[in-house]
Amino acid sequence: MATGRTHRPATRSRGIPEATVARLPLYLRALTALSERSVPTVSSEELAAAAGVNSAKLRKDFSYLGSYGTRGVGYDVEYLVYQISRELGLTQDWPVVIVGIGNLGAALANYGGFASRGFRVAALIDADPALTGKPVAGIPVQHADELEKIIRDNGVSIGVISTPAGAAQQVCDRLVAAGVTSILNFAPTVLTVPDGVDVRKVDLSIELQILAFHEQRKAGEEAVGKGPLPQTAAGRDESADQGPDGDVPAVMPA
Amino acid sequence: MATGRTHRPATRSRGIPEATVARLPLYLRALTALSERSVPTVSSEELAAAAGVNSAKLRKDFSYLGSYGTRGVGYDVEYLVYQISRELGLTQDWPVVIVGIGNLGAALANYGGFASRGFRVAALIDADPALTGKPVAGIPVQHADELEKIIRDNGVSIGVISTPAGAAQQVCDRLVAAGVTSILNFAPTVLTVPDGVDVRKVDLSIELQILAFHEQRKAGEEAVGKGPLPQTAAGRDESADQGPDGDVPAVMPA
DNA sequence: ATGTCTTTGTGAACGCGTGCACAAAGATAG
DNA sequence: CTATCTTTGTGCACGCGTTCACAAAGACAT
Repeated sequence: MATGRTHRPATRSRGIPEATVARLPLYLRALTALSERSVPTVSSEELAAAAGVNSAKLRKDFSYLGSYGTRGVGYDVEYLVYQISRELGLTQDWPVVIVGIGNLGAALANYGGFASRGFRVAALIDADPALTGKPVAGIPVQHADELEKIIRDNGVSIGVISTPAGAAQQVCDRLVAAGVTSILNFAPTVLTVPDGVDVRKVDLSIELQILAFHEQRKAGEEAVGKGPLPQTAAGRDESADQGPDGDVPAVMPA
Repeated sequence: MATGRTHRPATRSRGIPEATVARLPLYLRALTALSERSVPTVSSEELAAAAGVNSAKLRKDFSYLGSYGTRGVGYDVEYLVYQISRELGLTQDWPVVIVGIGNLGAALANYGGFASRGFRVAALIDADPALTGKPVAGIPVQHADELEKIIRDNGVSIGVISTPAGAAQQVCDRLVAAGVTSILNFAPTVLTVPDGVDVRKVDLSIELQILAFHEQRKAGEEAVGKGPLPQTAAGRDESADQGPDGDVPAVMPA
């Protein structure tokens, strides 16, 4: 089953490190808030605090974009908002389709942050005929048969998958075949895509499990006292009943 | 405004690298699928393919847990499922509260993956009195006033925040004060928490912006041909109108 | 114009994560 | 019991990302 590349940008992004790119939206958000309060300039220290990062890291990040600060003063908020927006490609319009209009899909369609920052929901798509035509967030749901046509007619290059896990790869393949080159995947599956297609995944279940790990660790350390603890935390393992669910559909209509 | 630690585990997790912990749920999912198909053993190569990672990485990851494989054969699926579940703390029950029952909160409440793997939705909480008592996913919504009591009565240590951005920090503070030590944050804000509290964030808007960046990059490279491109992609910047929304609430009820 | 003070931009060191490549371990066949 | 073959477990090297610490740059006061 093909060891296809997964969820790592193929191209090394011409100089700007991936880690930096991932933080730019954070800076942008903080800067937008400042802009709304009509704050003219910020120091790296202040902005870093607002974005929840180290100030040295922030300065280095900005250094990849160019020298937009003034020594002794700080950064011009408006100018920086513009520069980051441009760098992220937010000065242009990005039509997006959402495939799979269950609970999660509907929530995404209603998401306010979509409309802002250049993203526009071009279409909602679902395989369930019962949903076809029904408006969600003011947009009528279209049937999956129309997928290819929708993509091409609207010049969509970004797709969001919020279908059950079982349908995700198939939907992904069709999106890619129709011309989509960036995918945001909410289904709990590993998607295989050709080179040149970016996949980012958001997986609630994984996030929770990571939290559980650290939570268990904390509980263990507390119980033992503070000394080095033996591989595993205290006792407490009840029995090995893992639920009979396996790869559950991400979020289902009912 | 205190430079509080954010979303990095304070403690260095006793030997197991964070990157490895983040992959364990992935392996677990692949293994569970194999288990359901009654596959007795897997090689690192097969499992790695299923999980979408490098086989060497997978073997190194497992080596942190101990030596659970058999050379010349591979790994025992059932045994590995158990070991990883135990390591992640999934053999015990984790009561979870969801605060903010808008579209997203409702979607999360309905999420099948919650119930599985030891996570149990102990309560749904919202500040809107109109929602109080109304069942969502079969669970009646409780009013935010009850938050502290709910946390304590159920021994909740993991909280999910799906409120608008404006309310997130306040909710977070109350959760932490009531004893929650792990938070999954869906609101588009930087949360400040005391040491010892873990925060993980899921931010749709950020993911999209990262995709947009790479998308723009691809478009630029394609247009130029293939050679080194001058800092920014081709022309195409329309004008600097950034939407007037700023920190939009994550996902709103209406 | 000169000096002081603030804040940026970055060189350099360090640590973590990744991937290669191979030796050790065990299964399996003869 | 010996030989062969498969697959694990890991030493090692490399590259990315983070952080420190400081020199350069500019604002501002005198």
